Amino acid sequence: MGGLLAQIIMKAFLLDIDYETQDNRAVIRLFLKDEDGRFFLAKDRNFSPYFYAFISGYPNEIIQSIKELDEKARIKKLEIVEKKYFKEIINVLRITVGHPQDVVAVREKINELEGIDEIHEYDILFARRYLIDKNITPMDWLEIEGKKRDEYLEVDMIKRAQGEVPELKVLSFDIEVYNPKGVPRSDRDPIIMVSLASSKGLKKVLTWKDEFEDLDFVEVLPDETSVLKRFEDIVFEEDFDIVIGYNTDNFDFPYIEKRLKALDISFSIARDGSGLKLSGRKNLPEAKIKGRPHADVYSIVKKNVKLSSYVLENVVGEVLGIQKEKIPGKKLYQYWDEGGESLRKLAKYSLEDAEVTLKLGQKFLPLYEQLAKIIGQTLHDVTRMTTGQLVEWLLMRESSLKGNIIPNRPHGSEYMARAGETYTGGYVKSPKRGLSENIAVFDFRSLYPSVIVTHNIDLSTLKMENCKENIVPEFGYCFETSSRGFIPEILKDLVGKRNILKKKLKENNDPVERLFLHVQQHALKILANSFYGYMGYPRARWYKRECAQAVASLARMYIKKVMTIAEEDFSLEVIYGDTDSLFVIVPENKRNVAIEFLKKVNADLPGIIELEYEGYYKRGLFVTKKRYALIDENGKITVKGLEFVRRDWAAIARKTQEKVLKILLKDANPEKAAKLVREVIINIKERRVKLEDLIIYTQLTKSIKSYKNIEPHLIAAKRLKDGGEEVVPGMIIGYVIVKGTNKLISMRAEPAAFVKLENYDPDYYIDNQILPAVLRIFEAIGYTRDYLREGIEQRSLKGWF
DNA sequence: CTGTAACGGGG
DNA sequence: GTGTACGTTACAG
Repeated sequence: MGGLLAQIIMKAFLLDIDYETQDNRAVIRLFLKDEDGRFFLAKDRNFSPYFYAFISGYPNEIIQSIKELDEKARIKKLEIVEKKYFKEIINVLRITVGHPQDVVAVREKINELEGIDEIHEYDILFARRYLIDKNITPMDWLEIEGKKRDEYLEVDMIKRAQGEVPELKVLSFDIEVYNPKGVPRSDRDPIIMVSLASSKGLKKVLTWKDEFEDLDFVEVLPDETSVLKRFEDIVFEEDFDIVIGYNTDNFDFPYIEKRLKALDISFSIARDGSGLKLSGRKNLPEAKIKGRPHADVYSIVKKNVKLSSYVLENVVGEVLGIQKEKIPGKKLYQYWDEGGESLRKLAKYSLEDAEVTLKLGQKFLPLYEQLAKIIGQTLHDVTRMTTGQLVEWLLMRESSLKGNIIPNRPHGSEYMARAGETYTGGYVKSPKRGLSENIAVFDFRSLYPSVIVTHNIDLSTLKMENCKENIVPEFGYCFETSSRGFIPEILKDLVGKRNILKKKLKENNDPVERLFLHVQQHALKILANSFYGYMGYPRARWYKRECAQAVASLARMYIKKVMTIAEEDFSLEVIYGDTDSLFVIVPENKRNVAIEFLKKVNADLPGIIELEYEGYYKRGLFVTKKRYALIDENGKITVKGLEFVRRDWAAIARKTQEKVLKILLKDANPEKAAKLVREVIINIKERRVKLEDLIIYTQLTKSIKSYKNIEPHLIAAKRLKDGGEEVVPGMIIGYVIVKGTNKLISMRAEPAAFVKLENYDPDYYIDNQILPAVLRIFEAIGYTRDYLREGIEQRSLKGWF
């Protein structure tokens, strides 16, 4: 331990947190940056895992029986403490242990003891618990008092401090893999390139095939191992704070990990020198790098932008307006084999992937830095949370700080019961079917949070009987107003903070400051808007069906009222509305009426409820509730509920559907669209189609023998195997449905490579692919299956004779 | 109708 | 790691 160590006090910025085990005890590790931007590590040995038990009976007897079952002396302390649980003040038993795993070891035994009613807070991850209890947050400054040791700072005291977010170094990377069989086989197929792009301007491709004399961003190394080692070195040389990539949780990091095993080498880009920490959240893998928060931009984009496809090229096109070429995954290995110009093209493509991912990351990371700061968990974790989880971590922190016991997550039967409870959601006005022109969309987004605040909707204020005021219209129960509920209190605070930011935004002209204010208010808006969904989310700790139901009910009342005002007071036709939005016909000469309507509504609405103008559309096609398409004045098409972009649909179906939608929205000509469909049908019948447009792609997710059900891609995979092909799990099976006597579609699935143009089944493609895809749209204008087929049967009959 | 399996991104 | 997604679609039976 050494002699006397000087006590120091310093400011530090918190990037990441975890714990390590020393002498069977958990030690918190904080990954920090000092005020000069240098990384350092701090350790806190003074924090122990604990959980609570609700007791009935004599505390001393219960404590005695717990002591008796604790043979391995895991329990360090047993004490009775006063806590709040919803409205009650209760005495509970606090059980402190030495290590988080000790909680797992003792919690069930304790739960089953006589006199123990329930256990609580037994599943809160240790590092996350530390952040809550110390009231500190990642992506923010701390003041730490402790002793400086050689490798780290020993923490004695830690607390929140003030400061600006420092510049954080972001690395974006991408790997390319040799994949002659389509799916790369990690035991044989090497990583051929690692591309790096950083916020500090680094642009580099690491590879091991020497044909790059003219590309200065390429660094050629002897082999795959050297490429990975160089990747390691660069991460440490530049000491990046954040690592990002596209689909890195699911592909790049797992693949690197598998290659390390195959090559039998070590690899670390973590700040503590440890390897990658891969864990699976049931089909949703996650890669952790200690001390360097890792954000997978794919999962971030998916949560923030509604797109028809999240292929990187499409995302950067839609989100950044950058047109980027894609090398089809299947052909990638050919570029490597061909060498020369192809290889240089591959290197450029690979670097471009890392660069655009960096740009996407820089667009979204500020939002997640704010969310991390507000809810108080790491950037790594926050980027992987659903909005419900964000709300829950905020509530857990607030609840704990106020001396409350946190409610348990539902398990087994309780979850099933909740999931089975249904209630009426938002009000959806059936659309005026077909095509409409000049549509203004108004959005009601702050409706739900303000309903919760205004009506004080909370578990603790809910009153089922003897209601006199603040009654939920359709249900008769009410919410007490004498004191503010837990959730409305937090929500009011969030909304209040957001309003202050919005006010500052109005008064500020500095672009950089404005962007920062905007991101802050946006983070608060996302959180505030998630509370309603949270209360009705079956896995929520603070779930209450009656609360969610009440919010929905009151919101329906407000939106209907606004629709009535539009129609009765302003003679504006409302053609559609869903939950918090309304679609109104606003002809050119009525634009000022729409503005008056908006003013009037906002003047009348109580409190913070506000109707916003969302956008204006030239034309719209409305099919049914939640299924419509809009085209704006720039020709940009927005589609809701009609998408058919999955690879398990034949390309011909997707292409035809897209063409039909375009004709309807751009030309407003249903007959032209119907004619197009008839042409496609005839082409299919007469076999004037490309076989590749008929291929349906489905992934074989497990071995052939582990399938219980007969499925088309399974049968095709079997036939592929019988034909001598190697069939491995993960393979994408391309198949075509062929003619035959078997009535099961699956039994008529042939591997695409075995099918000739004369063999496919036209009826399947017409009835199961083309017609279902286009009928979704044609339904809206009253065109039927029969109408679309009109004139076609005769033609095919002629062909028959 | 219910139960099972697959979709997403990546190469 | 005091843990284990999600909402939706299609087909078989």
